[in-house]
Amino acid sequence: MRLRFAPSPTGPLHIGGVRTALYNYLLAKKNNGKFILRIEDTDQNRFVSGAEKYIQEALEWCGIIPDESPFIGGPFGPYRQSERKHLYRKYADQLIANGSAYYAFDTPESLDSKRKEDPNFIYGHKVRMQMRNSLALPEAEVQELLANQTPFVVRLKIPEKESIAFSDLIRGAVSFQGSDLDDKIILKGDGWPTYHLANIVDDYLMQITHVIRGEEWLSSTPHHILLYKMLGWEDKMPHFAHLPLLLKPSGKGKLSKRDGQALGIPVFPIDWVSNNDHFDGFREKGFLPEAVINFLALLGWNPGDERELFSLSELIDSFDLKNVGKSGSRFDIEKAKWFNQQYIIHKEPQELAKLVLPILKRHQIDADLNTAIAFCQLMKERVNLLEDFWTNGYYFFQPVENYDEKMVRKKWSIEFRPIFEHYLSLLQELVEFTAEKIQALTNEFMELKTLSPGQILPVLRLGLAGTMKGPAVFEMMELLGKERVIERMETALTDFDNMS
RNA sequence: GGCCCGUUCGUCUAGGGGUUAGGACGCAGGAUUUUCAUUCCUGUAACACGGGUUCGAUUCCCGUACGGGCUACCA
Repeated sequence: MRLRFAPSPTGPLHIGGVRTALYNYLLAKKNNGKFILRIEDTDQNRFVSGAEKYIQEALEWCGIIPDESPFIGGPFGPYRQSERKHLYRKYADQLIANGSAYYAFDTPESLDSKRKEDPNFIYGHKVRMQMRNSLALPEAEVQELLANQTPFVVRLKIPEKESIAFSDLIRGAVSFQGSDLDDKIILKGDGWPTYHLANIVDDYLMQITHVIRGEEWLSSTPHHILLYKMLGWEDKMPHFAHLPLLLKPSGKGKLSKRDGQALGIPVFPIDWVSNNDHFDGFREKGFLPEAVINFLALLGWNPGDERELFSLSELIDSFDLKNVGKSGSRFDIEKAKWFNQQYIIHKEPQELAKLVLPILKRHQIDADLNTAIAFCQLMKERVNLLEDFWTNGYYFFQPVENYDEKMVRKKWSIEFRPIFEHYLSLLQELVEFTAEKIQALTNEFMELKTLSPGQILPVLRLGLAGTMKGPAVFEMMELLGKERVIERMETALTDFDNMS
């Protein structure tokens, strides 16, 4: 079994594209087959530099690693269509020779004006004999045009009486009438093939067995099937499966770059930077690749039971096209965040620390690994995104920026001051500054002064973190260390006095 | 407009001729917790509409509505 993902390097890979790649990858791996990455760069006008590298990096971040690609090669290379240009022409010629395709000399301008006078204009059986092509023009004229290097395209001659039916692995029976179809261009004026030709030739040559692609290709599938027949490759035709599209979180239409901008949600796997725009990806927003993959996999597919959390290898085991839905899925960032939270919670603190260290560094904090590990251990159940480690826990690394004044006023009263000063002096004498010892000391102290936890703990929390949210206060104190705890509490008590 | 595809809680979805239509996210409430979060429990909420077929349709068929895709010398 051989599957491919065949993007065009026209910009950053959309998250929907990642899902398509993922499904191809999963099906290939499940069947011990190969997953191939092929770059479809036949449109020179739309080429965007950096896009190809982006695709490679994005897939790598997601863990979707091709067995054959332009970067690592393989037995069916090259894997970039621009490097295969010489291959396509002969198949176009073959189709002309057997009467399945023809030369067309119409200028883009003449086609434009045809479309203007008839919005339903289709370059097909009804009009082809009125156009300037090798079917309508006398043979001698055609030869002359060709000899004079007149620009031409090659069009597929669609048999209008034929009904093209096929079984889509996701949608079941789908059929089209030849009479509705247009004579698609397969070779452009610049000598490059269009998607339709290049795609079929390459899938055939690369022995692709299954084509899983977006629903936007469903309407050109009859052309592709016809191409297989006309080229005599019908018995080698792959199975087709058309995926429903990803829809925007609310409102109409499919998920777009604009949604990312408007809603502040990532629509790309990793960040995209070019001279005129910059988009953060899931990676930059603090998502774990495992979470993104898991979320994406479940957007349109289900395992058939009620499991939700899947590693990549579990996805490989469970994946089946039978369980892919037919309707488009809305992109819900809240669910994505939930997956992320789950993965953060289940990740080892040492693994997390490796991801959190660079975030701390961005905030000019140079923490050592052990501190970062302890920090992650304390915080991991309290974050959704990686960046939350900083926003919700910055006070472990620098002074409190602001206090929750409302809570301070509620919990603090100026006459508590001697009590806390006493408490701090006891802390000062504590030899082993561990959560356990601090807790023992605190309990003893509360008993001595007949204080309740509610009177002392919130004040400590507020003083050390500025907020009521956070890890267990004794754990917090241990990680902060004696010096910082005492110093921070002393300044806090003064601040509190000023607030109340 | 034409062609093609689709439609179960707000969202992701399971199911399928007779079910209290199940799960998850979210939201609400509760338990645990010194706080927050986690965890656990409870609640909230859906078969687009109209005709058939049938003893019986959410499930099958046909329409309608709505949504999506395509309709380029783009992929």
